[in-house]
Amino acid sequence: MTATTTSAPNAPAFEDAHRYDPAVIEPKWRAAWESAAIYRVDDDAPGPKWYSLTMYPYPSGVLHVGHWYAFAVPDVFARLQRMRGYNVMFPMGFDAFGLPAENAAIRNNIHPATWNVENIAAMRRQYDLMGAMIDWSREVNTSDPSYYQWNQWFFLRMLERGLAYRANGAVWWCPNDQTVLANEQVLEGNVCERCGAEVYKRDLEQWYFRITDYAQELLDELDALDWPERVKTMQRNWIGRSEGARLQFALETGDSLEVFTTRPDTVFGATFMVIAPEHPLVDRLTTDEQRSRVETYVARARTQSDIERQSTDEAKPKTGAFTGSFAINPVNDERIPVWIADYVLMTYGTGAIMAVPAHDERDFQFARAFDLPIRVVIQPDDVDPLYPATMEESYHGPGRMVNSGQFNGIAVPESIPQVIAWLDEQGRGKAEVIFRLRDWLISRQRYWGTPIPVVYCDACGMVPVPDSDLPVVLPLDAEFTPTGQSPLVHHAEFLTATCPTCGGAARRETDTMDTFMDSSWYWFRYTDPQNDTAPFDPARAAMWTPVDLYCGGIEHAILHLLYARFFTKVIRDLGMIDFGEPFTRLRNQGIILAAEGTKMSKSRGTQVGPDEIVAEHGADALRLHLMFLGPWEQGGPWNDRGITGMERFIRRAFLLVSESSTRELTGSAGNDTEAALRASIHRTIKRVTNDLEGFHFNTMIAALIEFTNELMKLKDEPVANTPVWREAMETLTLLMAPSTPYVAEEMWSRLGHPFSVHLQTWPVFDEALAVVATVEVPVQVNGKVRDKIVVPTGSPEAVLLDAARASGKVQEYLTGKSIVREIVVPDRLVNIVVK
RNA sequence: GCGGGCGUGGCGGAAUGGCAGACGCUACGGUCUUAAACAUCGUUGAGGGAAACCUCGUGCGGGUUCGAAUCCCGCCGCCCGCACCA
Repeated sequence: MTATTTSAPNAPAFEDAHRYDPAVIEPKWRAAWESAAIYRVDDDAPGPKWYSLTMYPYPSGVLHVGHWYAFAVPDVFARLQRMRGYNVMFPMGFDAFGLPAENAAIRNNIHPATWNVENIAAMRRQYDLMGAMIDWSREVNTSDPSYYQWNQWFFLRMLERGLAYRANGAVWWCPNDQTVLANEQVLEGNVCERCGAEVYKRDLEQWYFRITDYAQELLDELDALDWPERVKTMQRNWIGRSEGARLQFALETGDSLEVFTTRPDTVFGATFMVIAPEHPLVDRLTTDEQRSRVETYVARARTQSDIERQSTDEAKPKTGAFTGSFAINPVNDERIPVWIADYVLMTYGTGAIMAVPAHDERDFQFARAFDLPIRVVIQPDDVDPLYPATMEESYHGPGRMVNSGQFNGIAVPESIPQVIAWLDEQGRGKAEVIFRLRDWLISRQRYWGTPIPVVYCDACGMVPVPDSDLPVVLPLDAEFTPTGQSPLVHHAEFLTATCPTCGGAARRETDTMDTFMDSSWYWFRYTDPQNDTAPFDPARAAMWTPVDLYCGGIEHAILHLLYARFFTKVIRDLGMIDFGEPFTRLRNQGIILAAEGTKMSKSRGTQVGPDEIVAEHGADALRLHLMFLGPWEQGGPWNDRGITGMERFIRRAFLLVSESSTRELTGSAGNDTEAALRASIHRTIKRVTNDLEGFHFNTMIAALIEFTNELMKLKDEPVANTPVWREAMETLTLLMAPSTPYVAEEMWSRLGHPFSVHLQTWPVFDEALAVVATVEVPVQVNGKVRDKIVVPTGSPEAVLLDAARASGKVQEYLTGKSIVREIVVPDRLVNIVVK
């Protein structure tokens, strides 16, 4: 106490009053915002709606600065929109189901529900600390039955429409733990990460969503979205559309083997066929003398992990086995052998291919490895013809069809539709489009997720739980520590059910839903979070959605964003909304790394939390620092070196406003001086506004700092006692409000305005007022700057040229030379070319 | 292998055809202070020069242009995505 009251002899007492102290002002305004509920979102508030969404976090514990990076920056944008007159929704929730909570709970011997409650409380406090504009009354917690019952409701709607189905799928199985494993849980050598037992692929019944029904639409509608090109490309590749044809090859066994090809025009060059080791016809096609070889090969393929099998190491040779059977090429009735090889995937196309070694790289390698015939059916124009014996690689370029009967001479690519038309006519094939995208496997043999709302009755089979019985509540008293089996299997009370159809005894489904289910529609729930009769009221969704701006990490470029798009289309088809794309505009922030450039890690202790930094520098300074690190999309290693610069800036801005608020600002300083300051005000408004709109937060702050530095130079000049100065102070405060909400509120209050700066209107720049009276223009001779001239803004070319030629320094470089050309860019540059 | 992105001072970065290095950090020097902190003023790409200034300089090599960090061609390096997709 004594230290602050005893000020230094010649330090005026008022200086203490102008001291910036975030430890005092931040809690003060945080409390004021809360008690005035200024961030409460009202559906009926005036102004067009703006839905600003940020990917909700996992309740993993405490926040680190990366969370602030992801959340405080969109908060700045949401605040801008609000000041610009929009009715802004900026909600918050927690993605509370899933493996991390379950694993952490097991590790810490605490129930995942308890773990979540504790974490959410801690995180909520830290989000408030950053001064984010969150309306907590709309908070969503996906592990709450009031939320996940609607997952179940959507599931039932999908089941009714055939969009949800059960099917067998090959999944990794650990015979010791008696459980399926994720691909990531299978270690090298195909052993279980938990018990070390050897694992294998097993066909198990799983639940799927028919996302492939929407493949074409998911692809087409990407084009119109204002999303990063990178994300759109990743989704396009993931969906993986291929145009081609489906062909039937007759087999000598009497079966028909279907293949898909993008090059039906090379069918005359098919000299053998290959089917995947998992193909259903393997057994029937294998002859007795080949059986032992085939069985060995298939068994080996089965135990290989996907990673090994799909690796494309150049060195990795093609492997395979001959079935002993032959197929008939439908175009020329040739008898060609059928092989089995793991380079053909059961999960793509039909799981079988016609091999055209002359024109497919993989088929070529296989043919060379097993000494199978190669036939050229496309010959390049104007280049040496291809000969099977001497080819070193397959040929994919342009050319004309050869060895292809009536098609000889037809050029690629017109060859493709012509061959398809003929195949169709002959009933041997037809045009087809296939996708790489597979249906979404949504069932998990895990505890901490939404129970799948169906029961199994001995009499009626699988029966959906009626809507009136929802939610199917996840029992909190289940034994969830790992026993190798789905925990709900051992929960008698949960397991026992009554069949809704016949009233007989039934067994409940014990699988839970993939957590991505929760995040596939959560933003609709924010529009109507308390609704207990529907997931949301369509009228409220119509008011708020689609989301205008969605911010989040690039790591969700495919899965979450694809599922969310799929779900939106399903919800549209249920008649609840009338659009199919959830997020109009998407922006990805970069990742904040640890100082060493590695990922921030809790276990390695490289995580940096916001609390200490806020205590030392204030939340406003941390917000600015994160924005100023570089382009938001870029991310980068964390460092706290620059934060002092942000603190200095805030202190100066605060000092300027605070000091001038005690002065009478009725003086005058001459028209030119006042106009110059006003021009500076308007140029700053323009820069800050444009930079914010373009997500250039780092340069936005640079503009604010430059403006403040300029004002610092003027603060003891006469202009600092004029009404324009007051304008400068108010503009600075308003422009800072989105980025530094706390100190801006304090500045606004010191300027004598009523609470709150965050309810004010964003300043608008006037292009005419932003114009400066004179500009300095560089004068070049042969592209090198030799002098600078000062001319009135907007001077015509002739004036610039005269001034340039009149410069003594320029003259020196002109003497003895002749002028070849003169280039004038008004207000920018003069270049005199001499020889 | 295919696709995308990036390469600028001691550091983070700015400038997307027109004065390279805005803005910030760091470092050094000055002012204020009994001192420190805070603040404040100045210098801070390299080389040369007493100075005015001059020369060089945006990964490397070429090109287009009056003019290139920016556009084009060829390399080198780093990062990200996909990866036997028929």
